[in-house]
Amino acid sequence: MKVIIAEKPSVAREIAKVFGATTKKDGYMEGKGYTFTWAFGHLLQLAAPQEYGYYGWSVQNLPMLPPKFKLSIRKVKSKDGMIDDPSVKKQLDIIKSLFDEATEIIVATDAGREGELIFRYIYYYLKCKKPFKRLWISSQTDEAIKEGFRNLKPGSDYDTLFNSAHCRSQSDWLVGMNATQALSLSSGNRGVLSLGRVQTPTLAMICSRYLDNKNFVPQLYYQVSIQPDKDGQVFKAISVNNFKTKEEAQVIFDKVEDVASGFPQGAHIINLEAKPRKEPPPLLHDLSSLQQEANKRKGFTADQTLNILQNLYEGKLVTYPRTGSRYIGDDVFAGVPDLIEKLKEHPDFGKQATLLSGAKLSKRSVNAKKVTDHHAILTTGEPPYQLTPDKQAVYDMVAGRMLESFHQDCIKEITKITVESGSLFMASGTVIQTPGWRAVFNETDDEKKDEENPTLPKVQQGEKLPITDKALLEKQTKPKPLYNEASLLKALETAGKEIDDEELRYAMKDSGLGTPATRASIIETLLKRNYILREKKNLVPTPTGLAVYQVVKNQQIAQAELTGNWEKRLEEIRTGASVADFQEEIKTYTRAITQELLREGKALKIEPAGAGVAVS
DNA sequence: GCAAGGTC
Repeated sequence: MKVIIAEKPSVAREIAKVFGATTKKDGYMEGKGYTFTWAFGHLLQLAAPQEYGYYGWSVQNLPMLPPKFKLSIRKVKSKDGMIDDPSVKKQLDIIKSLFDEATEIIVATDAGREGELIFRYIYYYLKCKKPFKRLWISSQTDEAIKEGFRNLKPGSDYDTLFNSAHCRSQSDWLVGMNATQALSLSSGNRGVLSLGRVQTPTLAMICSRYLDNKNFVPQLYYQVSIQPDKDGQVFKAISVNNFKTKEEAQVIFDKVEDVASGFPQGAHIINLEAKPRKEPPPLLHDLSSLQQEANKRKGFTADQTLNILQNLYEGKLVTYPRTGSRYIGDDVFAGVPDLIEKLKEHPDFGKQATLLSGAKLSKRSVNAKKVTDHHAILTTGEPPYQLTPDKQAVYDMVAGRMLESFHQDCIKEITKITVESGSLFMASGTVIQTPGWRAVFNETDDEKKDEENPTLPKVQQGEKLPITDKALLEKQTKPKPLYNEASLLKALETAGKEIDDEELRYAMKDSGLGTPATRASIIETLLKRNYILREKKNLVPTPTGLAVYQVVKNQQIAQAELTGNWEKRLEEIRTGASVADFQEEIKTYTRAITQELLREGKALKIEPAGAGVAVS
């Protein structure tokens, strides 16, 4: 009997379907001489410190450097504290009995570093010795699955991938556990002051932005605006230059040849520029872009959006949600016309779906090479039925984006009018000529609408118009805004883009900080630790968060570069570099950061009077 | 009491 093990039930079901295996058992399926089982993500994790004999939290234990890491069953909270998750324990028992019966195992966990780790941890925990082969596919269409099974790889081909995954896992444990205890103990804080490769740079980003924003000194500047009138249709033009002083602006203001100053036709149209611009449709959604949109549109937190999506996924209404790809392959694209057909019934988008069905679809989001473990989020074609308003809203964002992504370009005309009246003024306006994909939500860009004219009248070069009004405007420079969930998610995705070192930047280019599956929980961790607060839609640091930031801000653990550095080394390990060298470096770093925090943490004191914490 | 990673 051959046993196929997938990362999650949905994938096991898809594969079983291709094989024509339909017999459902408890925790697996069978048929045609195969058995199809699954994990639920990571069933096993590196054991907690006490399982190596590091009891309690004590400076004497630090740094904790277990000679050999152990695996333990994923834990869940109960009234008696953390216990082995019973559903995980049960599934592991099922997997064990299937592996015991197996002649061969086929590994069908997700095609990536963590997918490999999920299987290997199970395999080694169960002390299994059976031979295994690897299925390596990046989409779960019937054809992709069949092709993958014709091309099974020897399991040992992925030994170095497992090595890199195991190193990632151990390194996070060593640095995170030790740094957390070191800072918590040395600061004398009652609660946990956690630190980690991902959470601490994230906290640093929020703190640094908050301090920049708070310490920002706005600069005043001045502009002059005029309002020419073309046969009763007025528009606004702004001085081409900004002025540092009111006096400079006043000179320009006084020179304006407006009607009130005795100039019946003081606006000279000296240049006219009208350019059509094609705006291609947006890419399909991955988890992060959807979380950002849901935060902007509905104020949902990253965590809420993920939960709603998981729910829709379990109801088979949308495809796998924790994806980091905004593309689909050609095989999936072949099914898109059908999906669009199904959306004809949709109350809001039905009209656009009808328009799009039969039309030539944009292939901007179709690129098999850019599909990683999973493709972009799509609807499944399953009709939604009586969704709660929140679920409906998220479903609509997925469905609407699909229609947008396969739609035509939006054609705009961007017009710029240069007006001379004592000095130069500029008016700009954008007119949508063919809405294309923008017809789906029928919304306008809310960005930089401020100084734009909705529509500009038709004017001619050389024409002279009356100026009916003018104004001297006083403006202020603005700081970068505080982070909210949407802008923080974006910043986490692109963290690394600003790293100076080219190799580290390259190593992080596809990853950023954290992963799509974990970013929501990183934000929740910072909230749980009382490092940050939600203030309206913004994420702002608490005194505790700022105090921790002050202690660690110059340490490697607070820099996105640390992840870049690790990713570079892990990729080298995947291609065969020494595991021992990297592990030795991590141990050295763990000793150093632990010592450093035991010293520096003393500067972080609990304020005697208040609830907060501050650096003394 | 602690990391980051995955998922029901």
